[in-house]
Amino acid sequence: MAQKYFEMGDARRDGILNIGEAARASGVSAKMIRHYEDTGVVPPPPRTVAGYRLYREADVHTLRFVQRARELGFPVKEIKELVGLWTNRRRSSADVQRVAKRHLMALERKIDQMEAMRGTLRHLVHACHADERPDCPILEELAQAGAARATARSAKR
Amino acid sequence: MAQKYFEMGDARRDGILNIGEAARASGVSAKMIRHYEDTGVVPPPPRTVAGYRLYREADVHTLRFVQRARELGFPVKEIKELVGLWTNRRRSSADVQRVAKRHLMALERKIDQMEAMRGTLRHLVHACHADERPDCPILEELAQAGAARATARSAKR
DNA sequence: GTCAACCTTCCCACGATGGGAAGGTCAAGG
DNA sequence: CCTTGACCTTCCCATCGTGGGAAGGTTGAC
Repeated sequence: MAQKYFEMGDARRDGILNIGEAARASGVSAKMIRHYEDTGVVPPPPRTVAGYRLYREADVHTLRFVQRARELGFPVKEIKELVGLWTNRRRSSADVQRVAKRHLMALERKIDQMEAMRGTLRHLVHACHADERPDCPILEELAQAGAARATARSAKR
Repeated sequence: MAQKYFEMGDARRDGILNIGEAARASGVSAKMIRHYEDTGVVPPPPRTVAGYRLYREADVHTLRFVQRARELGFPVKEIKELVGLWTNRRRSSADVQRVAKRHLMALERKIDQMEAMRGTLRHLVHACHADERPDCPILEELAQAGAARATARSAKR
């Protein structure tokens, strides 16, 4: 009873999917499903005698959960935590919020950095006359002693 | 004459730096200086007989250029282009602008994605009551069939 | 029985960066 | 002249998330 399926045919009659079907159903590539299994994000599924992985609907559901967390930018390590909390009925929502907040703050830090880059870049792209002449404020800025973060103020230093 | 320095002592008298000093002066780690050399971002410098790399002020200047481009988020492949343009007196500023614009657009795409994530996450973190109870809208959203991009609208689906 | 389409594991790659080992060199002080 | 510590050299490995591809076995439809 512990192992119910020994061949693909038996499994399929009960709506069990192989890895390719689970991939299509969850939006996670077969490659990544195996990777998540290797790294303990999802548990190893049962196999047929031939070694094929067998996925039930619930497993596909977990994979979709992982995929959605990835789409929100959670690193895999945190997704592992989230899956653990999800499947733990004695979790506290405070624990879940802590993980989400941590990621949100990391995200905000990255956005701030990228917005700073964008600001400088927009400024430089705008300042470049973009013709055949070689002189170019973009290169001048990069070549200059002032830090990359300097924008309009750079001339005054 | 092609090779002027054969020992560290000679070189140092002329203000030539070894890799550690060039690293400190440019803000690029010694490890990364070697890496940029391996990948053709900067040219291989001359060496002492013992094999030590020798950097002139101009080389340090190039390394600073690279470092500043990295701080603006340019991928190394594009920095290679920029260094090429910088050291080419027959460049056109239009070419430089093209590289910068390409990167700016990539940056804007990434920022948009991250802002979408941030929006959903803020919403979810806010919606979570964060106490000892297990029910949590963050997990519910991740577990749900709706896409991760759904935010306020998700309840209506 | 054959064949395409799938599965398995294993290794390699990207991009940028760092860690560390094993071995050679330099400079300062005795 | 010799020791010592700080530094250099090359080489390999790890990170993180993802994909490519090879070599070999399975499945299912005709």
